[in-house]
Parts: sequence; C-alpha cells; structure tokens
Amino acid sequence: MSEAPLPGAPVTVVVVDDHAVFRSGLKADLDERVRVVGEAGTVEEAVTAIAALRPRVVLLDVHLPGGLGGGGREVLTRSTALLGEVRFLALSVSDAAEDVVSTIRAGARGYVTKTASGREITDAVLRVAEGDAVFSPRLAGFVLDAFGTASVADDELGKLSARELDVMRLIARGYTYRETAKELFISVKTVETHVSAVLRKLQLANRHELSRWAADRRIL
Amino acid sequence: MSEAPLPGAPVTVVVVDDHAVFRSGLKADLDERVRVVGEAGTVEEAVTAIAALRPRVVLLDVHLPGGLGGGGREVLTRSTALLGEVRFLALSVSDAAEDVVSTIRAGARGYVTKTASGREITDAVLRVAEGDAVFSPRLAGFVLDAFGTASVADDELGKLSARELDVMRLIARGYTYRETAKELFISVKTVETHVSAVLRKLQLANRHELSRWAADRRIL
DNA sequence: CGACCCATGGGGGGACACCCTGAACGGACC
DNA sequence: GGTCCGTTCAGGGTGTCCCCCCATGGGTCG
Repeated sequence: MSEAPLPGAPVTVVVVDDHAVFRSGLKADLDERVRVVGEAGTVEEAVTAIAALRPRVVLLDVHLPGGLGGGGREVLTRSTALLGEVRFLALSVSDAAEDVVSTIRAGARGYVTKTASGREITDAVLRVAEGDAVFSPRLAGFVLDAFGTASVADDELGKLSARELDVMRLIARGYTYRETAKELFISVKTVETHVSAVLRKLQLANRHELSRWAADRRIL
Repeated sequence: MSEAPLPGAPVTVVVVDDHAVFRSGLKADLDERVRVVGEAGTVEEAVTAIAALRPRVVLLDVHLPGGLGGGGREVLTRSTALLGEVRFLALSVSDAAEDVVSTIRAGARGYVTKTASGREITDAVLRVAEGDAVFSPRLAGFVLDAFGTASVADDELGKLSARELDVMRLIARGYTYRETAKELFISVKTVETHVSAVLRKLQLANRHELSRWAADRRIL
C-alpha cells in the first residue's frame, strides 16, 4: 500500500468504547503489531482524540451513548474530513443487518463483533490499515447481499432525515406525540409533520406498523 | 460476616462472559482485593468451572449466548445447589427493568452495568461477597419498586380470562378494535370492555405498553 | 437567483383509542 | 335463591392519531 507509513512500524490505534473495562481488555489483548495511542469513552472525546492523534485505525464501538441512536455513527459523521487518512473498524455486540449496513454506509471499513479474540481483532486492524474491508465471517455473506440489493431493500431508512429519525425512534417506542414533542423540545404539530413524513417514506399505515418495522430491524 | 473465609484473603472470582476481550479487561482492571481464579465463555464452561472452583463470587454476563433468552440466567438456574456458597453478580449492557428483575429473581445478588469502571466493579464484588445486594445507582430505584409488588406482579397473566387473552393477543399485535371485533365475531364495544379489563389487571396505561409487555414475555 | 428539501408550526377534521356508567344473560358456587 | 363473575353490548365523552391544507426561515445545488 502506498499509503502505509514506515513498514514494520506498529499501526497506531485509538480505541473508542464507553466501557472502560472493555478498553482495558483491548489494550491488553491487542498484540505488539499495533500500538494504542489513545482512547475515548464518549462521542466528544472520540472526535477530539481522533482529530488530534490522527491514528491509522480507530476501533469504534457502534453503541456509544450520546447520539439519539448509535452514537458510534456520530463519530463517523463528524470525522468525515479524516476518512481518507484514518480508517474506522466498527466493533459491536450486534450482528443485525441494519446496524452493519448503516455503519458501513457511514464510512467504516470493517465490522467485527465483540466476540472476537484479541488476536482476531489485531488481524482485522492490520488488514483495515492496509486498505482491506474486513468483516466477521458470518457477516460477510449478508453484507454482500445487502450491497447487491441495497438500493431497494435498505434505503428506506436512508431516506429519513436526521430529525425524522429522532421522532421515529420515540414514536416506535410508544411515546405519544405530546411526549415526543416534550422530549425533543418541539411542538406537537412538528411531531405530526415528521411522523407523517416517516410513514409516507416508509410506506407504513400507522404507528403500530412503525413499531413492528423498527423492532424487526432492531432500531429500538 | 460470619460466612467470610480468611479475613484479608482476596475474594475469589470466576468471570463469565462470551467476549474474551472483556474478560481480559476485567482481569486487568479488577484490583488486588479480588483474585480471578477462572473464567468461562459459554454456559457449559461456566457451570463446570463454578462447580469445580467454588469461587466466592461469579461475575456473570446476562447476555451469554446459548439459552433461548439470556443464557446468563441459565447458568444461575443450573447452579442453584451452590447459591448459598457462591454469590452471583450480574453484569449487563442493558438496564431494562425486565432484564434486571428476572435476573434477580433467578438468584443474582447484584446487578451492575458494563459502563462501570474496574474499581466500581471490584467494590461491587466485595460487597456481594459480604452479603450485600448491589445495584448500579440508577437501577436501585425501580428494583425496589419491582420487588415491592413482585409477589403480585408474577401471576398477572393468570388473572386474565380466556376471552381477555384472545383480545389481548390481537391488540398487542397492532389490530384495531374494529379488526379485533371482526376477527372474534363480537362487537367493538365488547372489545373495548375486554381491553379495559386487561389494561386494568396488568396495570398498563395503553396498547403500546401492552405490546411491549407481551413482546417481553414472548406471548406474540 | 430560483428550485428544492428540511425543520418548524398552525387550523381543521375524521377516525380511533380509552374511560365511565349501566345492563342483560348464563354458569358456578355455597 | 342469592351472589359472584365472565361475556356480551350500549351511550356518551375526552383525548390521541393521522390526514389535509398552509406558511416561514434556512440550507444546498445548479
């Protein structure tokens, strides 16, 4: 790879996970072929650390708290300027298709579930650093499927705006319009507008179908 | 505590989690007041290790794979013979009331979310070893609530009549009153009556909570 | 600069959800 | 036979859901 820094030098890594214990585990289990140069437990810390340290690879927990849904993706969207220089490898307990696809779409170069060993994660980091895309074996199949048929199957979600996603998540959980409005500091009428847009874009009839739709995709 | 072994001796711990990296993190972050004498990544390994090693405390991930729902609880139910000798401290990423309550019901003496630091988890282990019940601060409130009404809360489902169950299942799936009435060959008004009875008996506010209640219990 | 999308919010209205009271019938239990 | 409960249904009311219309301000894109 022409982008590789000094051959033989360890790959620099920043670890992002809200669980301090898991970060410690990574630092203990990643072997000497990589070097952990920083860590972060929140979205803010992560964005700051990545911009300052410019690691070769970021090991990113998809389920960071903070963003209304999937704070890990927020780190990605706020680091787009660095996407050419820094590679992101997503770490997640979930292997739900929706999570994987949307994370890749946000710019991650690989996706590994947390059941992997330190050795396996090290291997994945190195391959991502070299430009490969890496997926846990049992994810590889449907990731390819997803991107073969993604234009139809999945882009329903991509058509929702950020605010519509906020509203959709709360409504799908059973919040009333009034509760949703209070939670998001907007008027009930605005919630109605967003819900109508969501139902129209997703081609659903009512909030019950929305709940099931979201549950099927594990968006709750 | 009269049950305490040698005063000053470190508390023995077995770590159960399907993520090897997280186990490493625990071993690295738990301080010298406890001693990790074994670990396991599956239900089978855990049951075997606990029976053989007889640790003072088991740090148990609730979300082990294997059991049809929450394999961690399976470890508890298969170790009941040791519950007097070995204390279980549940570790989970979830702070959902349902998970917490059912885990405590299965015999765990505490419940800590994985966002806790190594120091906090060590403290929790020591307190459980001494006989205390330990909960993450924001869990403490509703755990007490849940157990104030626990004896009643259990047989809620048994209190529903046959017809109420019929109606409840359809409503929980998102059927409207009208659709439910048609399906069961009764009037909309009768459906209303049954739904009201169900909501009252289960102490739920509306059909959305009913949907979640039923989903949690896998009644759908 | 105009076209377009997004986020915000309002008026109004039909349909539905949920609650209250009340009532009729039948079966079960003592 | 009286009492309780489950099942059936009604009238009437309030609040929520979801739709239609509309408007304003901001951002992006060509």
